[in-house]
Amino acid sequence: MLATDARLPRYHRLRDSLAQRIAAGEWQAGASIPSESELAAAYDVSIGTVRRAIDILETDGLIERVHGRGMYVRRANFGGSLFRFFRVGGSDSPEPVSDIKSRRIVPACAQVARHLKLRGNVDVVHIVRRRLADDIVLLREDIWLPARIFAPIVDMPLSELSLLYPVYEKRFGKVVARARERLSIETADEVICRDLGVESGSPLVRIERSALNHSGEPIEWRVSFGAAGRFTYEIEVS
Amino acid sequence: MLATDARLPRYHRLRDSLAQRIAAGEWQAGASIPSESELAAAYDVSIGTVRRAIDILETDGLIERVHGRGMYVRRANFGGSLFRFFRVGGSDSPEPVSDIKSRRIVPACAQVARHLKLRGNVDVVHIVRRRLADDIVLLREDIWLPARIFAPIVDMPLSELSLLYPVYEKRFGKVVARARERLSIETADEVICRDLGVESGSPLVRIERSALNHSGEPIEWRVSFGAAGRFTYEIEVS
DNA sequence: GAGTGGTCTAGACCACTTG
DNA sequence: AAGTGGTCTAGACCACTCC
Repeated sequence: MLATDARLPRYHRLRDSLAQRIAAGEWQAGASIPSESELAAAYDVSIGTVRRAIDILETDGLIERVHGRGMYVRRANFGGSLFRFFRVGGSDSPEPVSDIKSRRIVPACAQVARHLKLRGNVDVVHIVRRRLADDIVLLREDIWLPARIFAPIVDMPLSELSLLYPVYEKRFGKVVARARERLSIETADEVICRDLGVESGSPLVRIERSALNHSGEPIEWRVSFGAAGRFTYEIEVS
Repeated sequence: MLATDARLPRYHRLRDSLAQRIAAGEWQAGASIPSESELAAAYDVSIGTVRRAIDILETDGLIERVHGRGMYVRRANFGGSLFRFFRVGGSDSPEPVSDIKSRRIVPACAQVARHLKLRGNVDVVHIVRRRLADDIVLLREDIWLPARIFAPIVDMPLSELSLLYPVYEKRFGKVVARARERLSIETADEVICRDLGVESGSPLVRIERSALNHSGEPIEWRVSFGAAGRFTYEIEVS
């Protein structure tokens, strides 16, 4: 029942087993998993050991415990992998709509190559899009991806590209695990202003983001601009 | 022995008691604290309960466990508790200097009371300070703390207040475990501008931060302003 | 009232560090 | 060998949710 390396503690192997069963889809997102006592019986360990394994799954964000009710698989992975990294606007703001203006394969400029850690003369996918909420343009985004991996994205139907991170994950097997963002304030240039519908010269927020997979390899680099006046950015750090 | 609210779980009260004894200096930084079995006997709880309390102290960074050797009070680890929540400026920028302009005990206004989750007419400590790097004013900060706990801070020597989070931790036993920040762009008012040395009416970054302990109770609320032009904010999310 | 997760016990045994 | 923290047990009782 507990497959992995027997030198590891039981709670650790139990955690691995449960995580794998969740990943395999044995329990759907939102569904409840067996109770603590059932798991203890099934794996032939004590309830304390089960609880310890569950503690880890909970802090990893894979499951959610509700006192008196049960334990549930969190819908995190895809719903999360998108909003987890979309911080603009409060938690109560509506989900922004994506409006892709162009997608092309172009040679990487020096800056993009550096952020994607690409060497030599390589191509990248360049996506330009706007993000709107309630018909207001929140952001204007330039997104760059290594063409070696992501080239097919320029031929996918736009309807499948409303959310990008799930596409990276499902279609290309690239999971964004971490992201580093850098915010600064700039003055608007002509093109950006037109997209955002603000006067030329008004203050803009610039958000640079490097998205990395679990091993720290760059997956995506993007630069987003938003009108400073309608901008809020929320983050919880721990 | 376990002073705080008896409705709280024992491991929680035990953690509080130990944190307070550390804060009071009963065990110096680097010194070992009593073993698990000694603590269990002294507090008349089981070893499992002691371990649970210690788990929290360890993740809070107050103590360090060494298998087979003992448990040690961690020496002041700046890096952790201070810069963990100081995001303004790149990682390469110099450490900012704190210049406290005033510290007073005042009645909490409605807004401050709400963020600190205080009820009724209670006092708070209000600290105003600037943070400078290379003689440039980066931030102007208003900081509010519950006076019930933090009142003594207004009489501490300024030299001990260059970094606040370590003071909360060592002197008052309050560990900032999480923080929620909200950034927005505003236009400067008169007073703020003078502190920051920018023209009235120029764009400012406003950063609101709620700092919470591990159980989610508010420890501090602060509002920081910085000149938009010299502002960058870095964050890594995972 | 039945079932769930949350707290707590009073040990046992193991792995590790130090004399 | 003695003492420490790390793992694990087999329960007990409480607090909560749902029927």
